[in-house]
Amino acid sequence: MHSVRADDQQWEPSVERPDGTRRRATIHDVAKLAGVSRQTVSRAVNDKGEIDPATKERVLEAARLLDYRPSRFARGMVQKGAVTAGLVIPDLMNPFFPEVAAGVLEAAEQRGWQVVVWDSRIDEAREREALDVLSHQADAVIGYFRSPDDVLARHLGGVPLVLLERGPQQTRFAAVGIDAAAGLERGMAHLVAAGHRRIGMLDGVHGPGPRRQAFLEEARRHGLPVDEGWTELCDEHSVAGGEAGMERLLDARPEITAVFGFNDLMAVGAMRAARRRGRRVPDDLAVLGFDGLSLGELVEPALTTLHIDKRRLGRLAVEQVARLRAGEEPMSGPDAWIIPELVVRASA
Amino acid sequence: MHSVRADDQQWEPSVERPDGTRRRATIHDVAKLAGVSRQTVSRAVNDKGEIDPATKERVLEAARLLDYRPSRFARGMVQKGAVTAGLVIPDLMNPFFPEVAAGVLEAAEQRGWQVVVWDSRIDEAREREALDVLSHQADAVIGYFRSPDDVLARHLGGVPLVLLERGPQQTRFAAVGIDAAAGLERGMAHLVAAGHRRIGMLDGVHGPGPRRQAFLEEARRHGLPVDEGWTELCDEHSVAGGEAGMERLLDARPEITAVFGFNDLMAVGAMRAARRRGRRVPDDLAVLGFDGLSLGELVEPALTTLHIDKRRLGRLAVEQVARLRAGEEPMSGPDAWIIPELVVRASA
DNA sequence: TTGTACGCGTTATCAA
DNA sequence: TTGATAACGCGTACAA
Repeated sequence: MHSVRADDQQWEPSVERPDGTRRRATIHDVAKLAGVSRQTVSRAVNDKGEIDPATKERVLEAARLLDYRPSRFARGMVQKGAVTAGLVIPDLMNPFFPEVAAGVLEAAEQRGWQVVVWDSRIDEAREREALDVLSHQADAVIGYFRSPDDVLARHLGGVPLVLLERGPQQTRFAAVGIDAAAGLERGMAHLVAAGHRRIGMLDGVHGPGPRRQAFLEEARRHGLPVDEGWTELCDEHSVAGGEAGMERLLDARPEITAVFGFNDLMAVGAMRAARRRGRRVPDDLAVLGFDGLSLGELVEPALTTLHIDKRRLGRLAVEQVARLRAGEEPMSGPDAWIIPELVVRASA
Repeated sequence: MHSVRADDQQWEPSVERPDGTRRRATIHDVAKLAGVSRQTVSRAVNDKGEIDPATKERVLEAARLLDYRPSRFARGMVQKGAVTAGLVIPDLMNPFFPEVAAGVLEAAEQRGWQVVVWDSRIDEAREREALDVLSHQADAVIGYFRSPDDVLARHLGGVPLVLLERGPQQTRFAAVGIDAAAGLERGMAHLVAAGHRRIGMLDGVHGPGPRRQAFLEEARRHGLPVDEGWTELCDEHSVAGGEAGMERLLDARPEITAVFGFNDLMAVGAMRAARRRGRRVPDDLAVLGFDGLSLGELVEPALTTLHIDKRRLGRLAVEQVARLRAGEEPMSGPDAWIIPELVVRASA
């Protein structure tokens, strides 16, 4: 019977190579130390049956001594089924995205998948970097990307991709998104019903997109005296970005009585800027957000907004991945498009 | 010269086994289809030199046809160095944690590590589940855990762990945390200097912890007429939790003139509850938060709070992991403890 | 430029 | 209950 001891002088949580350098202990080292075969070590470590309790104890002791941990790679080689998804988020500081991420994580957990998260910090170079890594280390990627399809494809190396918030006409990849047109329709109807006609919009940093397009479309439909000149590009999707944009918009279009925010953060910024200028919200200026962050309930006046089910967006993305992996057709149309719900509070 | 075509009738992004089932294409299949050796495929796919451009093209075409992607496991076996850390977060909906996560992600990215994220949703069972998975799939784990050390150890299988916000006397694992005592000292000094003596506290769901302890300690130091009876346990670390707790606290201790929130969310809830009861903030009741969420700048009155550098907390945790992996002693004491900064705004 | 042979660490199969 | 052997898919010397 072997006694379990790694060394006479000292034991190390690693094993010495012939050349003197140290490497992590492998199952083989444990087997040698415990005086059993690799197979027996495997049985002990993985809690299989068919092993003598005493043997098992001896093996585990040896493993502990050597600080042995099975290589996840070697394991993965032989046991199929581990799925890792990559998730690329543009800005963890914007409360919108953690909620989407929560939906992804939740759905992934239910399927037994893991999720590797990357924060691209709204930087296309970092987007590509994320893809370079994830295309090697993940079985599929979900995320927000600004890069065009061909760039994505080039850095993707064939890994399935599900884009967040990209319309079908904007990408050939699978996607889940938000029905901006349906949202703006509801929002605009609300403002027009309240008598507003001179309505502005604070647009996101990326310029003309579905939200602005839908905004202009609705303005036209309602016959409002509103065109591109009533939209103001902001340089950050943040409260500060909204404040600065609102200042400019009020300079350019002082006659507005209502304003759409690209998102809730910017809408809150708009409220603050407007009030600083002495405009009461909603009496002098109605403000409408887009997102439905819980933050909107805490500001004063509380923010009227187009609420999006962000967790569902994340869950849907995971479902798209599952379809892709199964070789099925991804969802498209209404199934993959979340319709914002108008939540009326005090600001509009 | 071989022509590249997977099949005469149809091609499939997979390969048929002798038994008729399908499996993913391997490097071997690509080699066969392209009429080269596996080695050549490897060269083509990994963009090494020393390969005829025409050959490379043929190989890549074959790879495309078979939807070939290198197995990350087989790759990992032969190329060491890929590090994956696990991150366990209790609640992605609380803006505090995404910011910590951003710090972790940032530091991990700099080191070329990946991060697998889990949302334990404040559930000890899910904590253990996370550990069971991550102990297999990650090289180290960072996270918030409520489970006691021995439970953690049992589910950890020897994987290095860095605990977030656990004091040295509370765990034998490496940790990084927040110096609650230093924070409360500053906060209490501020309130006392403003003349407050009847000060209450809304405590977190987990009951007596460093923050409450420091609160009582400071109250004693300042000779305030305050004891355990002036603290109120809340059942959620949220605005709603703070509101409900504040209602109870005002019932139990209507004489209070100031209140500490366990975190900013709860402090905001406290403000709302107080104002609903007709108390003006800060005139009738001063409210002090703990976290420094940007949210606090948006509410009215803006929240005075003990600001924590949450990103730094995350970065520090990664640094601890690096030390653990290098076999070094993890940081302890002041190096691993973040001191909250008092940010005075309108609420106190 | 291309191919052969081997090792990486683990689990599964089957025989002892 | 235990052990020998064969995969698993890839990269990399080294040989051709």
